[in-house]
Amino acid sequence: MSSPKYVQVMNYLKEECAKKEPHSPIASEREIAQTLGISRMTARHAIEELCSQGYLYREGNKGTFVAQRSKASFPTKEINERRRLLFFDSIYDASNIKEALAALNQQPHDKLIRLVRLVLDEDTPLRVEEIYAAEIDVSDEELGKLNAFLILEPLKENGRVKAALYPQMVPAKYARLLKLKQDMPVIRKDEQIMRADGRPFLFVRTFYNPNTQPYILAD
Amino acid sequence: MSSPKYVQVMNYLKEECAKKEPHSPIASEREIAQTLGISRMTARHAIEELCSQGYLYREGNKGTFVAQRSKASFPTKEINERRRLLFFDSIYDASNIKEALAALNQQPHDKLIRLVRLVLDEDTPLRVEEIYAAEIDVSDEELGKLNAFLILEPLKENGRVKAALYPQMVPAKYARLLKLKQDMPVIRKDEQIMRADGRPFLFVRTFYNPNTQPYILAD
DNA sequence: GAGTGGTCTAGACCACGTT
DNA sequence: ACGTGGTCTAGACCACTCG
Repeated sequence: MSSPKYVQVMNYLKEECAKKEPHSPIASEREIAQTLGISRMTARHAIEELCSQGYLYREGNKGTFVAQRSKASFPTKEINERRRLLFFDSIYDASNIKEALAALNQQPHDKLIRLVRLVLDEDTPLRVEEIYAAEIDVSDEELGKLNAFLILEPLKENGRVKAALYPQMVPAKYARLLKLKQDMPVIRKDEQIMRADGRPFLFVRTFYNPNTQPYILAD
Repeated sequence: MSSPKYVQVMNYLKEECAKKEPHSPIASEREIAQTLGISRMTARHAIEELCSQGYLYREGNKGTFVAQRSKASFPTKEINERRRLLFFDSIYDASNIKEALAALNQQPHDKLIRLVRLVLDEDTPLRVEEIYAAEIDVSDEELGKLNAFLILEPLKENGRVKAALYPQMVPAKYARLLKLKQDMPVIRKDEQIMRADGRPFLFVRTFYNPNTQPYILAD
């Protein structure tokens, strides 16, 4: 029913952090354990998590400290994403999208499913996403999710992702959709999404609108 | 002298993985502990690390399995990076690089140190890096490292990084260096490197040569 | 019911930094 | 000498899955 102790300790420590100045020490593992009446390993588990999330940092054999959570220097704003399906079809000859075939571990004439959608913030186009999957590797349930304007983030958290970025001129077919002139440079991302067990799952090609929020790299 | 047990166990398990097919189960935590004569928590620690590194994956209460380490679909090749310093100077008026000032938490007329270098693979230019630091925040030792063709990777591992990517035409001043025509689109990366405690440390602006290896995102 | 991973305990020893 | 984090042990209970 209730969350594990170490999660509760994490929440407690987050609050403690918020009260303290950056770079000030927090209580030692042993103190925390004693204060909260838990074992040292449980306190330690909570601290480890918060370190990897950037709330705290450790320093040798000196102690654990509150990290300075500095703001990013590039502009970020609130975005309310909306997805508009452009089309959803099957491809019997995907030889002109050989990156998709390779990423999905398919042969030239294997059937692919393709979903193309425009992601908007209000009326501002943010990006175009082309999502490919090998029909043979996708369950009906997964297909339903794809069909229902799937949000990719949870899938990425379970599995693993490999991606490469390329600069290029906006493709003619997407220029109007992204409200861009023909000679605008954009970033294209080719992304391979694997399941937790490592089997290929999706190939996603994204074209970003450079006039909106920049492409931000995770920490 | 010798490495911790859990690291030795990690190496042992990596070898075991290599012998097995993807998706085949490995021994349970208890079995490993008994086989190697260690406690279960130590075996567990090793397994956790290997999961987070993508060698193994866990499945509910069923067991732990060998992950399929699939190849990337985009081209990667061996690269031998070489750095050539272009210049190294101080900037007294950095108002035209306001992203650097903001990232380093400095005021308009604070003094910045700038290091510009070209990174090559043999004779192929890979990218241009502009590295900025606030003079006041950088120790002499760090300055020495910067001067000595600093490799940024270890610094990033200690600290935390925030970065944003922008598509743009190659800047005129770098076109010849990167062996590009004037109208080539490139990816620009603006990167904020923080120390482990969160204080800003470096601002790095990179222009990538699109004709070489693509920009690859970490897992 | 047997086995699995997930959590938790109450101890222990070590290397290292500060005082 | 003392306190810190880093490692390690030998147990324990739980919820869950599978045969």
